[in-house]
Amino acid sequence: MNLVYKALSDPTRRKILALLRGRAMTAGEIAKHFEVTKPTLSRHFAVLREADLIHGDKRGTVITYHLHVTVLEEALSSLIDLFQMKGGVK
Amino acid sequence: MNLVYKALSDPTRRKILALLRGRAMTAGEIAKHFEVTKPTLSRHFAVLREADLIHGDKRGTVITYHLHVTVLEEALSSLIDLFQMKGGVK
DNA sequence: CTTATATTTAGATGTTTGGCTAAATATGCA
DNA sequence: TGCATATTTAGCCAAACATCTAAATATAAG
Repeated sequence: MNLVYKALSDPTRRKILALLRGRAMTAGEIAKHFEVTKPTLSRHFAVLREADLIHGDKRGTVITYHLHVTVLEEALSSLIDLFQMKGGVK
Repeated sequence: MNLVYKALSDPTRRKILALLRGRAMTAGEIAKHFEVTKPTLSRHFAVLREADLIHGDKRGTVITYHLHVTVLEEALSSLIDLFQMKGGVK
């Protein structure tokens, strides 16, 4: 679980996840939303993959990334538990 | 807000916050729950203070730390918004 | 005034992180 | 086969991080 929280601590990665929440996107599509280089983004994808927050689906030369919604939900849920916000957070 | 997420990314700091959720505690009391040295914990307190997640109340030689519940709640709430988990998380 | 206690500050060290450029890999297409 | 495209890997660097020990600070208590 720590990998997930570490992954969430970077603003670029949070934005990637937010984009993927809308729909799955290719690495190139995602890149258009950022100013950092593609290798840098590729590293962020790797961090998110290691945290099991996304997975990439390779088709030809293109990799489409998908968000693992339940992993994200469970991570937030765990935080809410940890901090005893028992009604949940609206 | 980024400071808050960075602060939450360390397990020691998450545990400190969880302890303070139960009740306010002095630096020394908190230290009993960890194996790291007091200077190390003091650094963690500073990070949490900079994120406005806690504040310390000095009385004599003792500093009692208090959790800022609403700051924590708002941070989680923002995450939930960002990821469009519109029902909230239970 | 001296000593004991609680906590922080200073300074050092090793590791991790986020960024870059250049090169490698894999695939599709003429 | 040869070229263009999409993406990652390799290698580097500077800044940030988590930790430690030793020293400083502040206060209380005899």
